[in-house]
Amino acid sequence: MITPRFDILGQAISDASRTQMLCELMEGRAYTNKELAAAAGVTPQTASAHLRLLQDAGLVVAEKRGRCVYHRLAGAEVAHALEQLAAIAPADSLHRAQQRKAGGLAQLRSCYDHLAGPLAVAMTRAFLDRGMLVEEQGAFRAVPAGEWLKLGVVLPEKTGRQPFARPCLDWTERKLHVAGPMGRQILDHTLASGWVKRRKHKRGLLLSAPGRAALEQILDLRCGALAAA
Amino acid sequence: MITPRFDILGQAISDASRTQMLCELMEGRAYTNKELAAAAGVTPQTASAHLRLLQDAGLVVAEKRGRCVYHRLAGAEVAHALEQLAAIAPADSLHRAQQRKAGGLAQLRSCYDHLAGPLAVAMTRAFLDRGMLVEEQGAFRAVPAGEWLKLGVVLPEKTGRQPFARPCLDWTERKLHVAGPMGRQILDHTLASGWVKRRKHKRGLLLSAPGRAALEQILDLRCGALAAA
DNA sequence: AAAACCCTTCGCCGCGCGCCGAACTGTTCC
DNA sequence: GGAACAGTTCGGCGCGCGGCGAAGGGTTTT
Repeated sequence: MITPRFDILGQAISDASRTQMLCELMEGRAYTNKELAAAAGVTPQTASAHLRLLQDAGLVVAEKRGRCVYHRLAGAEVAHALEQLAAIAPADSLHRAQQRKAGGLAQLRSCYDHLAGPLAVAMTRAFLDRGMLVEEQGAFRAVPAGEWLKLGVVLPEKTGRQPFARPCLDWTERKLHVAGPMGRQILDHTLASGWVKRRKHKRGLLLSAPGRAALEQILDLRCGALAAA
Repeated sequence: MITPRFDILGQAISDASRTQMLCELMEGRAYTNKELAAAAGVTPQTASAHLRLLQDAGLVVAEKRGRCVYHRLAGAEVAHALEQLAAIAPADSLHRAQQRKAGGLAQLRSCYDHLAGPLAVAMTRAFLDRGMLVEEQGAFRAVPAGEWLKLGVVLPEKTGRQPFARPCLDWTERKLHVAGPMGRQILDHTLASGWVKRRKHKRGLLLSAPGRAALEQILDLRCGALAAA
């Protein structure tokens, strides 16, 4: 009987503590055991067991540096598959509502290797509205435009086998934003140019004043309300 | 803290019996409780509990007809998400080997709503080799050709938002074959024209003599060895 | 060297859940 | 009506696993 080892993966993500950790890791950064333990609300030794399991399932990789062990998602495919799962996850409106009420997730955050959150959705909306991006065949096709250069995006000469700009469904918004190589380039550029900064001890990203100005100048995107963080 | 309800889905697919059932349902057909119980190797009352859980998770829908209850996957998104999961599932070579040894899965079978298995992979290979299909941007683009009509495929006039021919990673082969609307059209046509037939009490599909002849004539596909079933 | 810190391993507890046998409801067929 | 069958509910058993406290390597700091 054919049975892809769903059960191993399912086992890995069937526990609330582990899902919490995975969500944390979806930020794309590497986290220590202790950090993930705190995120899941369990003791370090329990987190250690969970992480070993996630590692065995191939979802997470660990790297030892000094006395700390840094855990990271095993790859973009893992992040992508988890996104797919989130897309069919039952809508938990109550859960989502209370999360908003509690200040919730930042307006801007990283989703593995690209920008996510309401602001990322708004940016993608702007790309589509301005004709810089076209959605077809379930993928995004980038249209050459001067704006891309200003955003630090270098378009490939020819379309490759892998999608350059992949649509990614936002968890909280249930709307599309840009993932894939293009998403990575945008994140890299906005970080490098100081448009967005990583927050110290909180999740999410922060849009700086220059960043706000740049988005308004390049995309005519008014994000005054969004940047109130 | 943001946490898409991975845990509900994970819970649903974390059990071997349930994964077995889901794999059965990936055929695309509807199955009764008893059939799924047999497939998973458990008693009907146990299967009943599992199916209720899968239903609550939104993965499966049930339809009562007479004294039987027919269970089906909740939709194409579910099938797609499961495929994605299978793509990152740890390779279980031992498992796969023993499955081949045991006669394994048919050379041809249905994967939710399209053809799958080695023969489907070979067909896709032929499409690509003959230039009828081009892989780009992570999607398949169909090139107008007379062969398509002979296969019962009607190409859309303009590219839509959803991919017409979506690549689907085969569980057993780990190679691509055609899913999406095109895949559905191909499956429908091959069934309607009697090229392939559903087996009575066994899983998988059977390639008929006319079907073999048609594939050889249209695609120059020699599938003598493949059809030995 | 000692202290502080991060992580892991071990042992134990308790809940949860998968499983089945038995009994019950509802439908179909004779 | 009665028999046969599909499915579900209930009760009880037993394993598995998530959780923590305690103890044991390893690394960094003082």
